[in-house]
Parts: sequence; structure tokens; C-alpha cells
Amino acid sequence: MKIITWNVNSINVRQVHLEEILKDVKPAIIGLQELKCETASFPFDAVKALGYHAIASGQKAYNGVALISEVEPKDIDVNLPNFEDDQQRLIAATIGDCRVINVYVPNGQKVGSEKYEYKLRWLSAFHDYLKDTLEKYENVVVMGDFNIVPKDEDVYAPELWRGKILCSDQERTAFNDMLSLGFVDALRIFATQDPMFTWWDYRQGQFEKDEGMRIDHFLLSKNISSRMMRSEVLREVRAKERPSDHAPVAIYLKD
DNA sequence: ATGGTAGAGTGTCTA
Repeated sequence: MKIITWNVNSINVRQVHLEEILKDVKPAIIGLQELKCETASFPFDAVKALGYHAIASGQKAYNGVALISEVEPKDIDVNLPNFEDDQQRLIAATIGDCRVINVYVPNGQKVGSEKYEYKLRWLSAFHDYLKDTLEKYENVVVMGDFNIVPKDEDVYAPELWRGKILCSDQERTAFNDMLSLGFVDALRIFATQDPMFTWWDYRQGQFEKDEGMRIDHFLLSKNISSRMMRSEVLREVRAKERPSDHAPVAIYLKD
């Protein structure tokens, strides 16, 4: 069983790449972030035509998340129940025997800024939501764009980025606090490539130079992590014409 | 140094 997370940076522009992934890779579940469209504009029909269910929560121009799955999603959550927010950043559902949570964590822009404070508040509420989820469900898969580089080995120039946005101690602490609830950082434990970068800035040819970061993650509850076989960053999708700045990331679980 | 590229939507904002 394959599960994919992918920040599409506009579903409108990336719909063709999405359809190729659904046809060629055939994941059981795929979580999308940064739809950048209102919910009604999500390509539900195209996804259904390929045999998948889809749920989405979008807004004009920014943010937006979706879950696509072979099995019908049930008990759907949109947004954090414990954090009032106009920004569409979370969608969760029960798919088969898994509770699946797909997130687009705030970027934070600059350490110390208002957006950074919002990011830390959002992460705190997300932490509490994950704690509740682990109490209710045995098999939990959390995936998405966390906008956090967990360790120095996850960024191309750690000395340049030390203390900066995506790499600050407060962000890394928030990430580790989530792991401490009882999750495994699946890509780090079951890495098959080195480095495991998932995002490369469009500017200055950073993908060609492999100047990237690992900011897209899978957190698996201990129970489901025992089914994990391997993970893979789909770099060939980042290398396509008119790509997202993120590569899709796949994990493979025993059925 | 406050760039640089892309996407949304049309003057900037966000990443």
C-alpha cells in the first residue's frame, strides 16, 4: 500500500502531474497541500474518473488541502477543532483502518514576525489535536508540508540556515514534541535516498544544484510504523516541465 | 546585500 504527500503549489497548474501520478504510481492515498483554489474548483470529476474518492477544503489564492483515496473517507475533520482559523490547512479522515491527517503547516515567513508567532500557535494546537487523535485511534498516519527542517542533515547549508525560518530551535522543538507523543519520523527511519530533500526553491536553480530541504514529512503512530517497508522522494516529478517546488513523497506499507 | 522565481490575480502578497 502506497501513500503519498505532495504540496502541489496550485492544483489548477499541477492537475496534469496529479493525473499522471494516479495513473502510473497508483497510490492508495494521496494528501495534497497548497491547492490555491476554492473547494468548488477542485477537479473532483477528473479524480473520480480515475477511480478515486476525493475530499477537499480550499480557499481563494492561498492554502487549501485535499485527500484522495481508493477507499471512501469517513468521519471527516476540516481544520483544527481547537484553533479558530480562516486559513484552510488541515483535512483528516478515517480511510480503511487508518486515521489519516493531512496538513499544510504555516510557513512563518521570518523568525520573530507575526506570521512566525501564528505558526508557533498553530503548531501548539496541532500538537494537542494529535494527542487527542492518538487516544482515539490505533493506526494514525500524519502527512504534509510541515515547513520544518528537523535536523541539520535535512538542509543543504545548515550553517547558513541555522536559526532561520524552517530551521529555528522553536520550530524543531515543536516537531520533536509531536514525535514525543508517540510518532515515528518515517522518512528518517526508513530513508532510501541521501539526502532526503523534498523541497527546492524555484530561484537560482536550486533543484539543479540539489540545494534543498526536507520539510514534507510522514509521522506514523508506533503501531502502523511496524508495517513500514520503505520511503521514496519522487524527484522525477520535481524535474518535470512546470513543476511544483515540492516533490511528492511516498511511503510503502505492508498490506 | 533583501535579491532571485512562481502562482494567484492585476497591484501586491505569499512562499
